[in-house]
Amino acid sequence: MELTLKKIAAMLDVSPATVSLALKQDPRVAARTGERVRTLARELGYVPNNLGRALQSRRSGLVAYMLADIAGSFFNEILQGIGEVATEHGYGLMVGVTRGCAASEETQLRLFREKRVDGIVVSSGGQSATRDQLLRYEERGVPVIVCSSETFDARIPHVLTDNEAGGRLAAEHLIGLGHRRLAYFGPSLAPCRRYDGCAVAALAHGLAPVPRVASEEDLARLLASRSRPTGLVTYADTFAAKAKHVAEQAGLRIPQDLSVVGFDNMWFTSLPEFDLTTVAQPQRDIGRVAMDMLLARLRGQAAESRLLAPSLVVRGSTAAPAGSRRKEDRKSGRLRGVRCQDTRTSR
Amino acid sequence: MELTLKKIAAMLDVSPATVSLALKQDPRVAARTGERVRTLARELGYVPNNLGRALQSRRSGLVAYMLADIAGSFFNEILQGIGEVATEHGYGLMVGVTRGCAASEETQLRLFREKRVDGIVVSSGGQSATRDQLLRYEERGVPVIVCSSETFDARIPHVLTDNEAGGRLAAEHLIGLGHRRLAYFGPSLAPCRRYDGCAVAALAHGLAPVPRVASEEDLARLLASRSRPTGLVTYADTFAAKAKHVAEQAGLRIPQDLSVVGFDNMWFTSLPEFDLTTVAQPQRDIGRVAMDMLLARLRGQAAESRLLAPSLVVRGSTAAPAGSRRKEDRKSGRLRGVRCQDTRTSR
DNA sequence: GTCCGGTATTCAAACGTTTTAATACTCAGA
DNA sequence: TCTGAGTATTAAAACGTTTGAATACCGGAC
Repeated sequence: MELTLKKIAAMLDVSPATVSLALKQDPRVAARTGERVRTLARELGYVPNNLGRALQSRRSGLVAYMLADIAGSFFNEILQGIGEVATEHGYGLMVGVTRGCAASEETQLRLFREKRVDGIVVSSGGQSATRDQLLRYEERGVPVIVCSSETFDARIPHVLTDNEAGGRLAAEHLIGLGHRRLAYFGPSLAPCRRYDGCAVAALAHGLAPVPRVASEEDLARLLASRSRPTGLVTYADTFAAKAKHVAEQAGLRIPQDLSVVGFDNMWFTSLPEFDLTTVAQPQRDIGRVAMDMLLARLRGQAAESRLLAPSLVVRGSTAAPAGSRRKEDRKSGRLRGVRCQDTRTSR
Repeated sequence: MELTLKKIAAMLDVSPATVSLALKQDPRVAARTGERVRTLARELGYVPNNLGRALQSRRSGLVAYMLADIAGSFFNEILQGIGEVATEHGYGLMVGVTRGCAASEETQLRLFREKRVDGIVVSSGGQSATRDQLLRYEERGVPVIVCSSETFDARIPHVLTDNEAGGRLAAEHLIGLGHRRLAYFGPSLAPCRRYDGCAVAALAHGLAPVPRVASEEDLARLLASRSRPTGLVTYADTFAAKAKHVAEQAGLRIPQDLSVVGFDNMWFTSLPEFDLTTVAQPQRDIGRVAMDMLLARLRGQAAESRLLAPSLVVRGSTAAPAGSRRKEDRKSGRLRGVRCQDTRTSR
């Protein structure tokens, strides 16, 4: 039924070995024979059966990407990057969508193992059971790359956005506009590189320490205080959106009374209602780099962990603070959207 | 190195055949032997090598999903639905991210063929070359399901949202609120089921024909006209966002002067800045149903094309029209968010 | 006629499973 | 002791490919 190498061999009255060699241009087969084989294969639309090949070569030609089923397009774009590179190199891409829980992660890893994937990129790997599993994969010779998350073992390289640089970028943008009182709004008060970057920048420019809030109530309180900040850095665009709301409830206008910087450059931030200055992560590149690293390891090379630089997308939610005498030049000098790399398509 | 069935056989001093049969609980092997085999296999963490199995059974245990690399989380959620069901049935899921062009679609299909996927779900399949390819897959016995797109051949079943019902839902919501003059804003004037549904509802309730615009200019003109609509149905949330902007530019308030209904229930619509009433598509279910259909076909059964019902998410962008005497009861009767199924998590 | 060196091709085993048909064993009954 | 009927196990082939070793062929030199 299906066209196989053997059948081609039979048609041309040569051995399967000859066909196999001819198809991979092995110099051992005579030029004339090789040509004959390749022509027929092309005409008949022969596609080698990877199952046979894989069985023999111990390489399935599949790589896997495990991600959690989180709404939003963030991992989607990473997936695209991974997919592009995988395809360019002839690898098939399996995905395992987990619910972020150890059980479904285990199910996926088991499936990957059954299918004998050659390597794994993982974005969903919080659970410690999962981590053990992944280390076991490494030991078995299946390389793993952690993507968009800190790694948990020195043997496993990772790639993600340089979050500290992102925080710094946001803070420095505000500082450059003349702001002297910054604050930070994020999901929790736990250690956070984005906040660290922000704090470092403030320190470097001689500003007061940057206060940090983790709830809308605390944010409202902060914005109502005498020494309220004029510039707000947030952990994510979603927090920036919340902050905008809180600020407006408090009668503050954006950007006149408060400049707000988001993080992630999510789709909605470019809508006129938000027009949000934000730190963009290079999702697609993260995916591409992750896959590049995986390919390197599949070739037997080592792969270094990497941090990728974020970039600032300047929009209308940031401006010089109200009372600022200086820096008006700055403001007009740095055009809106200057560093913008808005090349999204909408659905 | 890797643990194989043969090695287990050797350890227990039985034949590979016995082990194979024992592992699949075949009644032919003695209960005692079977138990011995299964115990050892479990202890050693044996995972069968799918490559060998697939080669023998002519079933790779892989299905593929081909989607275009469109921003937004729409296909992402479909992917999740597909992934869930695939995993539940032990299938591995390959994805092929295309750029929507025939060339990359062909590349992906070729890769799928190499890996010998058992079936394919496709959301990206506009190109006619791709369509030919897909028909060829069908002929070769690899079933195809078209997902979230009209099908192009009677042999290939498809599943998507009932767009006409969606349009009807939106229009009837507005009509129920007391609106008598509706309009529709979409990407083009080409035939469109969402518009059809809207038009049908208007007709059924004795309203005037629903005018239709496809550009912001035309929309602005329409909103400035004497007989301007009080209710606007849009093709997608993105158009609703544009419409909101256009309306506000024209000095119209939402919802007092203009009620707007979106389509898709994208993430940003729930933000207070938009608070958009919208028609939600059941993306996840679309994915699940698509995979269910594929599984049915893999079992040799036929699969019927299906339309899935959308649902209305009522938020603050719709209200009774300004001059409406009647229906005030209606308005308060139908609470905000009544039919809402907002269970999103944010990243 | 034999032997050589080289080139072109093929053999055969292997990869890890599945499965059909065959074999070995055991116990009853005659 | 033989037959027959189960029951439990196994041998062997097959799936489609790869690959190192072996073979076949050929023209020329001795």
